Amino acid sequence: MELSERKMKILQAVVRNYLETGEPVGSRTISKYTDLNLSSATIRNEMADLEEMGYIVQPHTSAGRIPSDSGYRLYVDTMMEEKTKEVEELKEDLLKKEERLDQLLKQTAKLLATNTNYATMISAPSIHKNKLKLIQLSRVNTTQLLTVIVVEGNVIKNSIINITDEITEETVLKLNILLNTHLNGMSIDEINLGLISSLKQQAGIHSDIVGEVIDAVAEAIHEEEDLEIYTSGANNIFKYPELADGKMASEIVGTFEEKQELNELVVRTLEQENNTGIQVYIGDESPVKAMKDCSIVTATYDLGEGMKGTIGIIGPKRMDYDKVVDNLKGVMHQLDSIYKK
Amino acid sequence: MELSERKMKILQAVVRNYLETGEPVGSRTISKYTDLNLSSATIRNEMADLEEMGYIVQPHTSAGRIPSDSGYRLYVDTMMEEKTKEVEELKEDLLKKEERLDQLLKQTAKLLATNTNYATMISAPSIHKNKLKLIQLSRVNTTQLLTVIVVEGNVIKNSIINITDEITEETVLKLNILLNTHLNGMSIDEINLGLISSLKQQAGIHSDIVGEVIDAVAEAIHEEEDLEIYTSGANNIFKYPELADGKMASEIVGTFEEKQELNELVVRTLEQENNTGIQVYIGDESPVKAMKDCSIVTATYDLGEGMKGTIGIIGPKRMDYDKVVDNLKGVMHQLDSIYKK
DNA sequence: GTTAGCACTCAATTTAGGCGAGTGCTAATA
DNA sequence: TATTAGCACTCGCCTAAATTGAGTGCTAAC
Repeated sequence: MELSERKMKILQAVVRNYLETGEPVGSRTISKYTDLNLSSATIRNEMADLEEMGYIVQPHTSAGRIPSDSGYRLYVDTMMEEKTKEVEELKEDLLKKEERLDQLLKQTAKLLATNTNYATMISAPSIHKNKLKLIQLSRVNTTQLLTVIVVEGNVIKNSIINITDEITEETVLKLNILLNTHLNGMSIDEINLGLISSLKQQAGIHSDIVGEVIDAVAEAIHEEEDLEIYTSGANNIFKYPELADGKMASEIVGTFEEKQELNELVVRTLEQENNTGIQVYIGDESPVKAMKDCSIVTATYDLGEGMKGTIGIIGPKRMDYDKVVDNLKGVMHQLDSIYKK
Repeated sequence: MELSERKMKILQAVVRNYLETGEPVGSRTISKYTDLNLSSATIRNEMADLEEMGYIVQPHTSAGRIPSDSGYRLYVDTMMEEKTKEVEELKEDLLKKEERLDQLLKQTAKLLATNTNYATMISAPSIHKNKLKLIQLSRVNTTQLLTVIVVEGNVIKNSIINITDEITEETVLKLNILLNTHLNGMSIDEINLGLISSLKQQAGIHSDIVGEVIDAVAEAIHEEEDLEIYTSGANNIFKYPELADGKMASEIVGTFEEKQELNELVVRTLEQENNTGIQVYIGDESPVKAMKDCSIVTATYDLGEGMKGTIGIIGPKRMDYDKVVDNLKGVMHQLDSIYKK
């Protein structure tokens, strides 16, 4: 059976109505809701077809229909095609330039959560291909060194490393010069084994320290990649009864607190990137198992220089996809204008 | 009316039983539960007295009794007196020395949450009276300086400050020496206006930069004090039906995510410190309004040098106070042994 | 002072009936 | 042939009434 224009319109009507009310929608409602001028009986016939095709389901006999996962999927896909709507500017004052990227992202997550009434997450950009702006060693005491690494976008990472042999202030100065002259301005991918051994050689008897520093750099980057995820509005899920009850709410809240699993979402989103930068996961499609009864809309932002990160909005399947997509586009636009010089 | 030995025993039985079951407990249950060998009728008489005295309440006529807030209070207080139980060692491997304090605290919060099945929070120590180990300025580019502040316990804070006039590498070096020679080893309280103006004077034309740096220090400290709170196990509340439903769960989860309000708890706990270091807030006594139907047990840990912080465990009123107190004491003991040299 | 016995209370659970939204099918209509 | 009106039927939901049972307070006996 093929999907006629009319069936498509009816499907859209079912989805839209269900998004608003959260209740199953019946044929009579549709017959008035659309401009098709068809009686409820006709609609019923069409709906029976749509059900057979798997786009809508009945929670029980003699109830209205609700969209199935593939119904949502079809709706979202066609909607995204039709929509080249203008990007709506978000309030500038909330997104004014922050010196610290992490603060900015935290704030953005919060803004999105308040705006949309869904739960949000933002991953800090992976800094893989990003340029090192500054590496700085400082002597804390005779056996401890502080390493500070600053990369493009003022992302700052620091760690304390313990050293076995005592070290003088002068040596630290020398090492700083050595490291900075060779590493500043380099992308992190470029710091390869050859470079490292060359550095170690130049450091002479302090080669072990260079090794430790490089390890610390690697670790700092690793930590960044793994887990730097900001979340907000987890408690928004309580606004949607279908997500608010016991077990499910507990799992969602747990996932948001733990953050570990959200990383899966970031990874998947970055690798499957499509042309618009916006992706939708519906129900079982979700990479995060705790959210198999949710929909997730993700966007990839790109601050240039390979700094890419993921924004995710998590809500019920009947989320307001239009609004969410608008918001995401707005935020992406803002981020661009802030960081692209 | 006075509180006889027997009444006390009955009250304890009511509380203990209610802690386990979460259901109102009746006279017949008590009559078997205790070793008093009294009939249910006698228990009923005593319970009537206890109710009159305000220690227990009936949710409705012809239901069993549950402890009132002051019933819990009495129970907790007497329990704390009787208990000089040996501090139980927590698994060492989980609490092995971490170089970074924040990592350690995060891990501890998680450990406590898993152990107790309640929600937990830990505030990073206020560094008010803490000694500065290192202050470090680095030139990121011609108009940006990176400030790194390291205090006792390897708590690291950094911020980027923008400067108007260009600055050379040499000047930065001079400023570093100036700041470090005067500020290292000082407690943060000691950095007062007199010292600041003296520093500014010595900095000559770069006095404005010193001002900015000091501001950054102040801001970093402020941020630390305000908001550095680690939480874990918020979703544990779903294990207790009386907290799991809609509105209340939403508020609790929201508070845990926002963290702002938890600060109130930290402040109150630190200022009301008692001899054991452990405090219990029951119901309305809670400084955090979202948790007025919970109980909160807090402990103050002290890493020496004025580094004090708060650990809080949040659960239903019928929480297992014994277990919680044990766990808290264990953690405090561990923290002590790790940081007291 | 303690206990057995009994009438009473009241939340919680079960049961039954009515309502109404919505369906599928059939026959009539354009 | 596509559309529509009409009708019997289904079934979740709501309400009210009936039932159950845990627990109480009181009284009288021990």
